[in-house]
Amino acid sequence: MDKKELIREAAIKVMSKEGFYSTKMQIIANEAGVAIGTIYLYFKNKEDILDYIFMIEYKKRLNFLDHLKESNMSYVKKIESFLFFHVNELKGSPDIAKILIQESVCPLLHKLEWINKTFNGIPDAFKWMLENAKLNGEVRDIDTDIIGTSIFLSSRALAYKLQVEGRENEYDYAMDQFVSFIFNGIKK
Amino acid sequence: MDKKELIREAAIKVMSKEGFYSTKMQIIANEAGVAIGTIYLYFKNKEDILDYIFMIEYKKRLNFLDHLKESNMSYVKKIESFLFFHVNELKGSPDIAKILIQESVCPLLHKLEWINKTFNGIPDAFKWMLENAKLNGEVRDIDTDIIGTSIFLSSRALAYKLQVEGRENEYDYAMDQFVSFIFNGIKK
Amino acid sequence: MDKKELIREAAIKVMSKEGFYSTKMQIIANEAGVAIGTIYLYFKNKEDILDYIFMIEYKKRLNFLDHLKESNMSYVKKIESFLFFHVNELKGSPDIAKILIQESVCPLLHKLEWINKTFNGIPDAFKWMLENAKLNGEVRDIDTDIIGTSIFLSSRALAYKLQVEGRENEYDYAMDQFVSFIFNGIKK
Amino acid sequence: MDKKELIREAAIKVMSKEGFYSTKMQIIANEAGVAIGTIYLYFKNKEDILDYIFMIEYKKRLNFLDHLKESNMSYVKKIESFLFFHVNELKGSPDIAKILIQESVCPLLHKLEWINKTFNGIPDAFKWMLENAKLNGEVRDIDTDIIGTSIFLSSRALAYKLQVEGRENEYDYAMDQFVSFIFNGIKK
DNA sequence: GATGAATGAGTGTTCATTCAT
DNA sequence: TATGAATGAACACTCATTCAT
Repeated sequence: MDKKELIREAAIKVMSKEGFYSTKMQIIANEAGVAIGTIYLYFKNKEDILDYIFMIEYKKRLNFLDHLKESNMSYVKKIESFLFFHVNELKGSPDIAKILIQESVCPLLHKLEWINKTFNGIPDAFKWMLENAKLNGEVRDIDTDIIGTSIFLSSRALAYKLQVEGRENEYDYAMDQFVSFIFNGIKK
Repeated sequence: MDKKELIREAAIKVMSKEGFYSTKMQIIANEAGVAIGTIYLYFKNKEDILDYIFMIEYKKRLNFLDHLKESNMSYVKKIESFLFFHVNELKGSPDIAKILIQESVCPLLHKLEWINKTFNGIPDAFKWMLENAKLNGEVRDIDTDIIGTSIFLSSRALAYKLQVEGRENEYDYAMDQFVSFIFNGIKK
Repeated sequence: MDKKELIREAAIKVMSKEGFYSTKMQIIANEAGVAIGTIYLYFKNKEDILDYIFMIEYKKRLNFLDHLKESNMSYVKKIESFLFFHVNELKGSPDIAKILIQESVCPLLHKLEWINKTFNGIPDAFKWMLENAKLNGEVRDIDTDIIGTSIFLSSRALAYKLQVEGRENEYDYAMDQFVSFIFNGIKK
Repeated sequence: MDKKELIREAAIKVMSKEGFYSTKMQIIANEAGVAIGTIYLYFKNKEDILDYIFMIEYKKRLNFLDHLKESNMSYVKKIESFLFFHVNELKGSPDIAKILIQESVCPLLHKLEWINKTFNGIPDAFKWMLENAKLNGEVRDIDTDIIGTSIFLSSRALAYKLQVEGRENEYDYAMDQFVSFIFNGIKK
């Protein structure tokens, strides 16, 4: 198997449990079954691994958004669709979910390219969809920036909380509650 | 001035900028204008400082909630009132806001007493108010646990984002947007 | 009660248990029921306390030796008498016994005045008594320096071992065994 | 050369001069010509180095004892033989001799595995040989525990004193005096 | 590419000692 | 005298990163 992918998966496993700062390169190497030196063949340093994890996830969302843009469903439907996709991803990869949320708030990690892009790009996507929904008269007159950000952050945070509390089996139910809460919040 | 308070304020300043793990005790000491050793007269260790910061904030909210409980406004009004209090506190102490959000998601810091209490207690308060609002027929039939948590997390996250992006002047406007978004989401 | 004596006794208690280097001034102060600053009114520093403990013990032996010198018992009897006195002292103050032995072998403490005097003076006393015993024909032709030192060291070490192993009740019996072993070793 | 051995030898050199507690890891590293971190590849911590030093020495004696057990010399001869071996080792490695004696009496170091074994195992060996010598009628009726311990402790202490006083050249003579003193003490 | 022994800068914490009250 | 809050030098230990093999 691809060594870089092997290391990425090991890092996800370890960082989700320990957090970025408490994660030791040696443990990642052990988990990946490679020597510590090998990691440095594929990553510049520890931060680079984390950033790579964010990049993969960000590109997945971007990809999905590209498909959405081409589709001709209503914008409210697009938002719902993206929200489901986003949260389903988090649900399917709980370790990644924890990392995305844990590390995106550490000041010194904000300078990392893809963490930064994630923190801005996804809210922007929501904003863009809300903006269009508003123009189309699908939702009431809201500040799309504020509300877009709120949706993004609370969806992640909710996924995180379910994760941390070991309530994965409530995911689907919680998601329904959450989506209906959101749409009640923005509907006309 | 009280040394413990001096150190707490210095720690808030430094930790909000650097994050817990990157914060050096020496810098806190410098900022507080005391010797390194003095810190250890008032705090067991670095984690203890952080936990103390959380304790102070948590108790403020608890205090406010106690007053709310005794008042006889509607539960929806109580939620709004608490939300305003909570976010206004964050607005008034932006550095604390950053810390509250940054450090509450680090796995290893979850074992700390007051971080833990904050992460459970505030959502519980929302849940309790929502539960009563539901019983009173003030809001529609929602899952108070999920929605209570969502409100807590998104309010914090929103405050954090405004903070990080230096948009403090938009606070009041964003707050109105946010509150109306929330109440649309839960109203009958 | 005399503060200096209070501190000395507290120090004996603590140092015997923890050893000199692991003993904290604060613990001594607590044990003595005085403030930490008070210790420094009576002692220059931590080493000074230890040295004072050694001084008191050394002077006791010196005193006894002065009495012995004036008596007119045989030198073998004097040795026996001093050995009994020495070991009985150790037996009566087991904490002091531990300190005398523990700390007399630490290189950096050898520079201390009374530790040094103890380590030289007592063997010299044995040497002097053995020398005279030899001249009087009471013992065989031995090297009084080597044997005097051996007697001193082994008597202390034996007392220490009994102490450490909690065999205080065997003291008298062990002492008899030891003395008879010694005298068999030097007798004609 | 083997790094672990290099570090062991450096530690012996430094600890014999400074004592365990005053020995700095940095100095050991300098002396060994390795980096600080390298020490921790081979030893868990500072105590572990000391314990390893004791282990090596203890195993040497154990080895010699195994050979002795198989030989068919008299038990008195065995005791003499072991005593010579033991003291000759100390003579040949004066720094180790100092450490063995200095650190074996520190309370907090007694918990270390091999220090503990040394402090019990060697006296036990003497005891065992004396016991057999007594049964064989080679020595008079003594308490083998007490006398065995006395012999062990005084032999070490004597070696130590000669060492500290820089009288290495008197070793052989002192040894003869000491052995004859011992055997006079236990002979029939 | 792959390894892992070696590195050493960096940091939390301790604790003997001081000194203003 | 007596106090104990304040000090800050000192040190064990960690761990990301390197590089010779």
